[in-house]
Amino acid sequence: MAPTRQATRIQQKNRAAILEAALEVFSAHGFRGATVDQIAAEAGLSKPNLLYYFPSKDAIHAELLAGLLDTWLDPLRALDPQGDPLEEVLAYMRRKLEMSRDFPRESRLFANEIIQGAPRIGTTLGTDLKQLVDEKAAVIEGWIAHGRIAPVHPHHLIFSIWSLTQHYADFDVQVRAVLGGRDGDHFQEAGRYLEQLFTKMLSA
Amino acid sequence: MAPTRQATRIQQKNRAAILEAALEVFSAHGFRGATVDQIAAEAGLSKPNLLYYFPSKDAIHAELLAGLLDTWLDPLRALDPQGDPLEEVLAYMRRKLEMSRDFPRESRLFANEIIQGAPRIGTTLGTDLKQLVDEKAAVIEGWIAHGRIAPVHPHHLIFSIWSLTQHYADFDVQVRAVLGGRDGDHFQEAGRYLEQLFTKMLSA
DNA sequence: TTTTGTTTTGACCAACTGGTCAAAGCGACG
DNA sequence: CGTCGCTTTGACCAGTTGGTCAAAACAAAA
Repeated sequence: MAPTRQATRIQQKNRAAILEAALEVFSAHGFRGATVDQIAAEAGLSKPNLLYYFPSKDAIHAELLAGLLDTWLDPLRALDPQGDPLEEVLAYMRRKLEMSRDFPRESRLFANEIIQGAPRIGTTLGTDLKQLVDEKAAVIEGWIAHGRIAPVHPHHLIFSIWSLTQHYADFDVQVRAVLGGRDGDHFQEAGRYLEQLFTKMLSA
Repeated sequence: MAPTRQATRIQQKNRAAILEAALEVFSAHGFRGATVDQIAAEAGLSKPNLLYYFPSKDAIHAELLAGLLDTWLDPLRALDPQGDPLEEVLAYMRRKLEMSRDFPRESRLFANEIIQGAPRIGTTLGTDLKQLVDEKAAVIEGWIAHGRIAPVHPHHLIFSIWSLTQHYADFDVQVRAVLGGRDGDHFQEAGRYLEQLFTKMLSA
């Protein structure tokens, strides 16, 4: 097989624009709710032109998900078995909360996919994700066994970090609606609250 | 205006079947991803027959959401200012977790709606929901002021109950994939974990 | 300027979707 | 039995959607 030909500058630029536009549209309307026309318009291209760079709507979605899954799990990978247990968990929580603040569209893209039964990344969940989580859960169990943090169910601890942090991205409208008018940075408040929560949970 | 004529038994049965089928389909695929044909098939009716009972796809969805929002907030309404603070919060959490276990489709229906920006119930969130939450947040603040539970941000406390419990319905596939193989009832484990979490959070 | 490969587009298509409608079927009651 | 109102359906329609294709526009090299 010949070496993959180097993509031209135009190709790089347009592919990037398409993925950016697709993220915007897919995260806001879900896979089925998004139309190729919408994505093309958002990317500043015509529909046939977009389909010149990607073979199908599915392919764009797949590439987005695949590319994102890695980034999404980086914070968990960074959980260091050698570090201070409480501080490691808190740092993980903080990174996840920052991602909810800085990349809400990515969070919603995943949320949409998972809520609808993960039809496109289901298998990855049971293999890659499960493996990583099991590994880190073992680390946490080690900390517990050595009495360095309070005994808690490690898997559910991880679930709770996911749900609490992603909530602020995925359910943003609701959070805003409920806190509406009230001043203060929601994410800063949330950070303080979660810090308090996990500190108490893991101490003593 | 003449009194609304009593619905026949057939009408009651079919309308109920349609709403049940619509809940199934909408919660699994989102509004846009669901088709009228799919709902009709699930309800055991032809498409024109379904449209004899409801004027449009939108109308079915709207009726589902409206009917559900009430039920969904009942557990929060039941939070009793006169009760024991910790026990009241724990009871609320338990009720919400039970709803995630027993009515996951309802949970996902809402999740789909909110993630996509709550285009159909946005206003209700800013009025009814906000009012209820503010009211209960005030109750919690009262408890804190009297030193009956630890000082925490009441709104975020409520958010955390929502996110932690609904996670087990909305992200069910993910939870299953990660815990896969592992034996034990996920919801029972989750219940113990959350009990521990909120007890620690609100004590001392 | 010509040539060659890349990029863009207008026109088009088949499948699907939400929704309509007139006619047929059905059930209960006089 | 016959009638009348409720229920069901097949045929149909217009708009949308994902995707194709041949031809045109363009860019860069020769």
